[in-house]
Amino acid sequence: MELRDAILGLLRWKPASGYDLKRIISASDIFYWSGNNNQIYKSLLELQKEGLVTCQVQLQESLPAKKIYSITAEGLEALRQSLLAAPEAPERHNSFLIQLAWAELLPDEAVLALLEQYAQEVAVRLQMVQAQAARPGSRPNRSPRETYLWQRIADNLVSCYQAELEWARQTQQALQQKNFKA
Amino acid sequence: MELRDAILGLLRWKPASGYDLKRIISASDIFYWSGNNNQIYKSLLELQKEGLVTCQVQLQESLPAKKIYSITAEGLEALRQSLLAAPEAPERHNSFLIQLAWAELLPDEAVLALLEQYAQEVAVRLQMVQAQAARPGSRPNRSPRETYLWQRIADNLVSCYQAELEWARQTQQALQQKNFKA
DNA sequence: TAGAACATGTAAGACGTTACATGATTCA
DNA sequence: TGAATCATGTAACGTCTTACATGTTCTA
Repeated sequence: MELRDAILGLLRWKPASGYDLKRIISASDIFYWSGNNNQIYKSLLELQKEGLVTCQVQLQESLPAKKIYSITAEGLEALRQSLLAAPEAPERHNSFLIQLAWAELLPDEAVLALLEQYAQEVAVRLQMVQAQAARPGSRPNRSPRETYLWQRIADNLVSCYQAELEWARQTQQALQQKNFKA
Repeated sequence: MELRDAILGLLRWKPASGYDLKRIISASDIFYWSGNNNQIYKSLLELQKEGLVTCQVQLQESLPAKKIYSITAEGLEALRQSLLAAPEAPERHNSFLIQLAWAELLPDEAVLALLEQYAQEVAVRLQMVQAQAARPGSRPNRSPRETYLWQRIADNLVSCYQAELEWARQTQQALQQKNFKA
């Protein structure tokens, strides 16, 4: 359902081809997942069948034909309904926590090394989302409110990774200081 | 792969039946996902076929028979290898961000109402993970280090939801104060 | 008398990733 | 010459959720 809404919102912003959507979605930090061909082209055909989007083929010389999709009135209504649905708390899949959970199997040095690697991995992600939050990029800004909301969306990822990094660093320091082995 | 490691770690802690594992995993905040029958029973049969776990049938009067699984030496080695793998940054799936992204379609009151609902939803989650972090529960504590690590794991979820709640409240206040419509 | 807990599993489908397939053009 | 970009799609596979199927015992 999420991908469908992402697509409808994007098409309401501006008409686009499946390929365009794929690029935008993959590049985005918000809905980068499912930015793969399979789901996008499938969803587009589905949405078209349901009459939520229409498509217009645009021939190009020396390049493959493009199918430019646009949102319909029904699609707009469906999107509005989705937007009003009860929001859900975010889901987190942190496989590192499983690694830590059973780290009893490993010596102190290995656990500290894992934490260091994890912290660096998170730091890289943090820099990436900070960089994307800083550059204006191509986001919709049809009103001051929308521009502000998109800024907050970018900030959301930043604050998430910041909290994660801080947690990792604190855990690391505490482990070093407590020196449980002694 | 994650579920397999979760199972191996649990079985290394103490032998258990599929039903036991299901209950523990579903109740856990760390790996509650995939705490469903299908995956657990399938994984157990798979792990058994690969020789990473063994199983012993325990008959019970007037209750269905139990298959008690234990980890093997090979299983322990496989677990150790997994634990040493390069950690990955956490994945976040926050469908609320998609809702906000296209909120341009909605009036100010609706956006504020959504943010309020989201904040409350996150607050509920926060209380849940805080409650679970506070009560000792049945976690492994085979050493002071392990006890500490499990405390930090619980803290991780708490700090994540705290950051999220703070973000939601700030966004809400800013929207109210800026009053973009005026 | 109905539902929850115990205990094992199967089936169907949604969701997601990776790779394949085609074919022209542009750039290093 | 080989890779990347443009542009559409398909296939295979893995993960995850929901519901079904069976049968006893205990509790509300």
